[in-house]
Order: sequence, then C-alpha cells, then structure tokens
Amino acid sequence: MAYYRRFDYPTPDPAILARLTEQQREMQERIILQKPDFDLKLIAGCDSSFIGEDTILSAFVLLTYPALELVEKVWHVGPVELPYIPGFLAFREAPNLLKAYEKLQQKPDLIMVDGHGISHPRRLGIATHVGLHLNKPTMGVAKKVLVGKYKEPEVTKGSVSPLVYKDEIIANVLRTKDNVKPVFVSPGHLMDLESATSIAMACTTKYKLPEPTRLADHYAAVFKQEVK
DNA sequence: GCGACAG
DNA sequence: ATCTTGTCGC
Repeated sequence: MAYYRRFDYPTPDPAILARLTEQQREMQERIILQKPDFDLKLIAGCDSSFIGEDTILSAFVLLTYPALELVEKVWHVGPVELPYIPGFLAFREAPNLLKAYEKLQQKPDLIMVDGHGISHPRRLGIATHVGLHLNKPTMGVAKKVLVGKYKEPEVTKGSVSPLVYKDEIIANVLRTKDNVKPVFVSPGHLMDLESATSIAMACTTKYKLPEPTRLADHYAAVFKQEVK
C-alpha cells in the first residue's frame, strides 16, 4: 500500500485534498480576528479520542469563568471519514465534535479547542474551522507545533514566545508550568491572539493544560471506558 | 531534492 | 490519536 510521507497513513486521493484545500481557502476569507466583545461567563473545552480505527468519541465540558467550575459534560460517538492528514485534521474530527456540542444544554461564550487555530498553513486549524461553523468565538491550545518557528520561552510559568510563520505572529508559545513543555495558543475565530493568550493563562491552575482542555481530555477518557 | 507535520 | 513500564526529577 502507498503511504503518505513519513506517516503510516494511506495516501489520500489528490482530488479530495485539492477540494478540501479549496474549501479552506474559501473559509479563510470569513475569519474574523478581533478583540472579543463578550462578557466571558461560560467557557467550553473539547477533545476527542478514538475507539478503534474509524470510530471517534468527542467530549465537551462547560466551565464557569473565571471560577472554572464544571457545570456540564457531554459526549458523542460517531464514524470518521478521513485518515489523519496534517493540515486537514478538522475534516476528520470536527463533524463529531459539533454533534457533541449540540448536546450541551447551555452554550459557552468561548470554546477552547485542543489543536491549532490560525497557526496553520492556511489559517484553518480545527479551532478556526469549528468557530466558523458555529459562528462562535474559539481559540486553540495545541501541544505540538504544526507550522512556524519560535524560540523556546523561559522555563518559568507565564513565559511566552511568539510563533512566527511567513513574517507573521500566528500564535504564542506559552509556558503554563515551570520546566514543562509549553503549549501553543492561537486565536480561532472572533478572537485575537492577546485575548486568547491571557485567557489560556487565566484557565491554567496547577497543570500544563488549561482547565477546559484538561477536563475535556479527562472526561473523553472516562466516557470512552464507559462505552467500551 | 530533503525534512517537517495539530490529533 | 494509540500501542505501553519503569523511571528520573521537582
């Protein structure tokens, strides 16, 4: 079987990739990056985990802000259509993520997504993709870089360093815990880099991951066990 | 042409 | 993402 670059993923149909790339280019025109005008009271976090090869479980948690108390947690299981392809993660995971979102009784003012926002080759990381679909403020918190270069931030919590791509700052590399690998914070949609960075920091307690993402991660694992 | 590559 | 034990350091 043919493989995609150095990964063990089947080579996707070039025609399909061309279509998805075009779709991202169209969506790119609708991205709005600005200081959010909301009064942040409820913030959501989401994450997905896989159950087998082509079945995904997505979880959403809803927290109060700035107290960060859990008020709701939901999940949804469904099939995935595409293999993982760097740059096209949203087409694989967003559909199921959105179905889980619909199950929330209350809707958040902002959604923190695990993955990148505009720190993507075409500015369409999963956080931006989801924000455009819901017309809702979103921001991304990723554990690894996708594109861009940066200098390692100082090892103390709170240190930041810009992630630069094509002469533009597309994210902030944020140290959320002393001597622990930093996270990459970027605006998704209806959001700006500065706000995203300060909110990520405000949501960080004693762990590396900001609470919305950390709890979504946690419950995704818990729900996964219950489903099995 | 050779690497790099979210989850 | 996922497969997986012990181990080093704060």
